Amino acid sequence: MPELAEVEYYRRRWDAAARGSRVRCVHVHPAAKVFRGADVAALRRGLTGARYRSSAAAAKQILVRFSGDAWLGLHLGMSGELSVAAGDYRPARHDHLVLATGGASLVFSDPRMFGRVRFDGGAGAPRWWTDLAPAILSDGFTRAGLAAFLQRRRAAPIKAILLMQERFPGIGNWMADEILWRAGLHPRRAGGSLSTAEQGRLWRECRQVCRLALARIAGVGGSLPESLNLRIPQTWLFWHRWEAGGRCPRTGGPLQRAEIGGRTTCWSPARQRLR
DNA sequence: GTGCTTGTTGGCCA
DNA sequence: GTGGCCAACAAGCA
Repeated sequence: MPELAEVEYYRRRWDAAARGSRVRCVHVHPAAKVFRGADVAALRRGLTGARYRSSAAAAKQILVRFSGDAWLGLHLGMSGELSVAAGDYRPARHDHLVLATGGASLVFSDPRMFGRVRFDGGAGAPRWWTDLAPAILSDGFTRAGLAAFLQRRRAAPIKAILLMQERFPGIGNWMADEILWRAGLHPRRAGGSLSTAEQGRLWRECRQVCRLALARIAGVGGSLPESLNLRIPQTWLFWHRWEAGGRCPRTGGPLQRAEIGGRTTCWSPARQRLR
């Protein structure tokens, strides 16, 4: 599930429970694929006894800074989740990393294991983090940069382009569909075929969907499903894109679905035309 | 059993 | 070298 706003939601969950506390015990399933490429022994050494200082989310990544120059990186993949459990929590089958602080346990679980856990030591944030593309809500996400990227990817369908993290960090399948639906752009339009006005709409809706998603999904307490139900209005495509026989919340007309860019894509033919 | 799934990566080919 | 496409990864759910 996790895209930009859900990732931020999970980060806040851990942060509220553990910021400032000391890790007393580190539990890992070292064989789990989520640790691919990570030095699990160093992770265990670096986090045991370290204090949880701060955390940040960018794109679909989370970085937690611990005392002693220890940096924990998390990617939730397709089915990853961060939760907070009791201090004496016993890890379940898909819990690959559990940090017990005494008062609480921080749990990273991921059944499908497309997610990833990284560990780095050093005075500054690791390279993989500092190399992330500028956030869509930052000044670094410019119309000119967007136009240049669309030109470079001129032959690819716009839906596939929006999923490219090198330019659209944090956008996933549902956000991409939401953006294109609001901008009135057919997902199969080639990147190079957009007029200046259409590029402008795309740029604005990228920012708007990120802003709204962060405010409505990440910015509330309670469980994630509750947040979605309470905070995402029925006027979004979000609620209608998976329903069989779903209808466009703006036109009332039928929605269409097809695989584009390797992902199931939903659009409203009445407001998103190919040409 | 079948056929999906809100993500990423590497390999193949033009 | 660059860009586009697709299978693979693994588990759960309807």
